[in-house]
Amino acid sequence: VSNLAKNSYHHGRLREALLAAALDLVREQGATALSLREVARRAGVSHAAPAHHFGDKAGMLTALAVEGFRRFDEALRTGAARGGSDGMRSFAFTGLAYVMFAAEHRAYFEVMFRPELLRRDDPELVQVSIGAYSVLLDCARASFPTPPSDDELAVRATRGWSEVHGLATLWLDGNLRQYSDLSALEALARKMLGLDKEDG
Amino acid sequence: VSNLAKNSYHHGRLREALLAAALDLVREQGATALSLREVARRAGVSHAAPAHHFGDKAGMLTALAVEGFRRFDEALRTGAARGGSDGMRSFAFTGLAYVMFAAEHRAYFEVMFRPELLRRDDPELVQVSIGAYSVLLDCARASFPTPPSDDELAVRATRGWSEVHGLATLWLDGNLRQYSDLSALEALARKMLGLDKEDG
DNA sequence: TGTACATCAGTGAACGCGCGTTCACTGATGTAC
DNA sequence: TGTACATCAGTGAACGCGCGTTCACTGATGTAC
Repeated sequence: VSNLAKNSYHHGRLREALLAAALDLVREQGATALSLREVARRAGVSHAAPAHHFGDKAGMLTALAVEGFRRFDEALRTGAARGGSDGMRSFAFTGLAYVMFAAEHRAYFEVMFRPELLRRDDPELVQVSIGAYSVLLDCARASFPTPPSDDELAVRATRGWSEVHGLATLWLDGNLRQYSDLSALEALARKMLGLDKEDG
Repeated sequence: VSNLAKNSYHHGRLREALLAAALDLVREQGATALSLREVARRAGVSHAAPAHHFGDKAGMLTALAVEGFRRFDEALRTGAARGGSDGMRSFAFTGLAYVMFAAEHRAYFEVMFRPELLRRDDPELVQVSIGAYSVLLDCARASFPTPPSDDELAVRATRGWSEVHGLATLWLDGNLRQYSDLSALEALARKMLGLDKEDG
């Protein structure tokens, strides 16, 4: 299918191609600037084609967010595993993974956390975002020496989330210009999270 | 000037009226959706009028951001004062003030921290944003029992900033739907910052 | 193996809309004398 | 006190543009027989 179909009437992989173009566009211009016509143009296809696959802009962004959450989930789990059996370290490494994912995949990250641009009740989206949240919650729980109350857990999880989400957001929006590149950001995040450079 | 001028050819307070309309529009639709024509429409004035006062969209948003930083600065100082002479408490109350300002003035907040939409080098903007940042830095410094190194200070200030900025951003973007209103948010922020409810 | 037909992906012209920008203008205000 | 003139705030028509949406269509694919 893939190569043979490329020059024919049917694209064969148009859905993937549209998503890739959309991701580029979000990276360059932001999620609210996404236009279906521009996406189609970049994918080399008629301007009405995206509607076939996604319905409208929210549908396209939702598909992007779902894909983003899948990768995010994996990145967080990999981060958590770096901490080994030490709950506190595991929590910190998950936070580091959060920040680095946001910086390295800014387009996914932006779309994922702007639910008002998405189809909130899309079943795939609901499932995959709950999945990612549960990683965070599990890590936060494991960071307590003894089982915490629901309230203690919620506060610690939300504080940890806020800390890394805030750092990522400030950096992405250009409010931390002293930390100009990825490695400066990583060094800062490690210090904030209590992870030495030689650590992990 | 004010009332007499209202029905005449010259508005008299058009600049303020435009800014007020722009603030409403940002609150309703977000900063990137701001359109000069819609602002003019809401201010009851011809669509070309805003250009006289602000040049373009970035100029208008910059004026909004400057005003926002002025109010923000005041809110942070008031917060810091609530902590009295206890540096740690003062830092925490400043954080609480940060979160509540963001929630209560979401339009200002959004514009202030999206420098890519602004005229970065506008002298007023530079001055006023440096001012607000220095409040944060002073508070962070005062939260150390003994004078910190530059690096220690930078890390603590950025961590504190990230924590409250992240909480505010997550809440504003609709990612903390369990905490539905302002008072739920305030209670959460207090717990995160180690401020009891009866405290302060 | 061949033919008919349904299905589906993608096309392209057309529509109405809101936008930013330009520009010659008009009406009020303030200043010089 | 009065007149002339410069300045400035705001007007409104016009422009070209990109957008989302609609709709009858066309071309390829897959399935039934």
